[in-house]
Amino acid sequence: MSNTLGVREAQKRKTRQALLEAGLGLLEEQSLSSLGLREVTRVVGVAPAAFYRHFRDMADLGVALVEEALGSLHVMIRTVLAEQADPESLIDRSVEVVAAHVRAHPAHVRFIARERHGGVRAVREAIAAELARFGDEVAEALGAQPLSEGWSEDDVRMLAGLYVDHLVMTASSFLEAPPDEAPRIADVARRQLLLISLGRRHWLRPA
Amino acid sequence: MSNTLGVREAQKRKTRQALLEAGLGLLEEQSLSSLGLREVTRVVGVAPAAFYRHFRDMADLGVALVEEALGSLHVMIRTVLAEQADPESLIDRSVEVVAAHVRAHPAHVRFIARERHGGVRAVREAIAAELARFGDEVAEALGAQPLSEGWSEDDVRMLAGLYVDHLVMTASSFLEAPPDEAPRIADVARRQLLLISLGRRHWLRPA
DNA sequence: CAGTTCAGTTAACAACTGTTTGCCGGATGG
DNA sequence: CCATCCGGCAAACAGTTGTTAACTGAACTG
Repeated sequence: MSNTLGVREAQKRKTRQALLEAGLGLLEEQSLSSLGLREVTRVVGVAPAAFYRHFRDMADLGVALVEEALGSLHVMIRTVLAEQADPESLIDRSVEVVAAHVRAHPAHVRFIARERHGGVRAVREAIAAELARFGDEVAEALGAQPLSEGWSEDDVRMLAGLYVDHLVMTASSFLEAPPDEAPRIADVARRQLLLISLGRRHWLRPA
Repeated sequence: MSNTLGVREAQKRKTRQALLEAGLGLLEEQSLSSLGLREVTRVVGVAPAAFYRHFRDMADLGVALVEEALGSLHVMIRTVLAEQADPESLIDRSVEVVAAHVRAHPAHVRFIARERHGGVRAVREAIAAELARFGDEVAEALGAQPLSEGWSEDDVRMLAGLYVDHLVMTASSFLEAPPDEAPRIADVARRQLLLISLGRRHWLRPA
C-alpha cells in the first residue's frame, strides 16, 4: 500500500471530516439551507475562515455529505441484493437490514430524507442522481431473477423505483417514530413488500 | 349568511393571508427553518413587528401553511375516492387528478414534500398528523369496497398507507421534473398503482 | 539546510437577524 | 359623539452572519 499520505494532508482530511461530522450533527434539528458556516466551524473549534480551505459553500459541504451518506446505503443495498433465498424470507431480511442501517447511521438517514426534497438545489440533485443509480442497480438485480422473465426493461425499472421509494420511506419511518414503535413499522413494511411481490407475480397474467 | 365581518377583521385576514402567500413563495428556494421573519414582511410591504400580530413564530406560520396546503389536498382525495368505476380507469383518473393538483398548487405540494421531513418539528408533526388522517380516510373508503371483503382492518390500513405514500411521491415527482417529463412520470405511476392493485386482488389467496 | 507551500489564524467589514418599546390613527361599539 | 380597541409603524437593541485580507508557522521539496 503506497497510501502513506503526508502529515499535512492527513491533518487536512481530519479537519475536513470533523467539519462534515459537525455539520451532520447540527442538521439533526434544522435543514441544510439554514446551517451556518460559523456554526459548523464553532463546533469543530476552528476559525470561520478555515472553512474555505475545504468547501466553497454550505451547498458544497452538503454534496459531500450526500456522497458519504449514500455510500453507506450502497453497501446496505448490495447486502440485501446479494442474498438469495425464498422471496418471503428475503423480505424479512430486507426489512431487518434497513432497520439495522437506521440504527447504525441515523444521522445519515435523516440527512437524506430531509434534503431529498430540501431547499438546496445542488444537494437535491446529488441525492436524486444517487438514488437513480440505486434504482438501476436494483433493476439489474431484479432483472436477473427468474421471476422477471418476460418483463419489459421499463417495467422492471418501474418496479425497482417502487422498491427504492419504499425503502427510503421505511427508513425515515423508523427514524421518526419512537423506538418502541419499530416492530410495528417493520411489520407494516413487510406486509407492503409482500403485497408488492404478489402484484409482481401476477403482473404478466393480470386476470 | 351572517358572515359579514367588520372592516378591521377583514383587513387583518388580508395581511395574514399576504404573509402566508409571501412565505410560501419564498419557500420555493429554501426551507422553512431558514426563512426569516423580516424576509417575509419585506415582501408583503409591512413592518417586521407586524408579523407578531398574526404569528408567534415562523414555525407557527408553517403550521398554518400546513392546514392550508393539506386542506386543498383533502378536496383532491375526496374527488378521487368519490368516483366509482372499474379499477383500471380509476387508476387513470387518480393520476390525472394528482397531476392536475400539482399544476394548480405547485407551491403547496412543494411545501408539503419539503417540510414533511424538514427541520421544524412542529411542522413535521402537523404534516404527519394530517397525512395520517388522510390514511384513515382512504382506509375507510377502501374498506367499503367489495374487493376488501375478508381483509383485516390492519391490512386495509397498511394498503392505505402505501397509497398515500405513493401519492405524495408521485406529486413530488411531477413537481421536480421538467414539464415535458410529466407523461412519462404519469405512466410509471399508473403502472405502479396497477401492480399494487394486482397484489391487492391476490392478497387473500397468495398461492 | 534554504525556500516554498498551504492549513489555519486574527481582525475587521458591512449587512443582516429576531425582539422590544412606545406610538399613531382608523375602526368599533356603547 | 366619545372612549376603547388594536393592526400596523418607527426606532433602537444586541447578536449574528458570510467574506475578505494579511499573517504565522509547521510541513514539504529539492
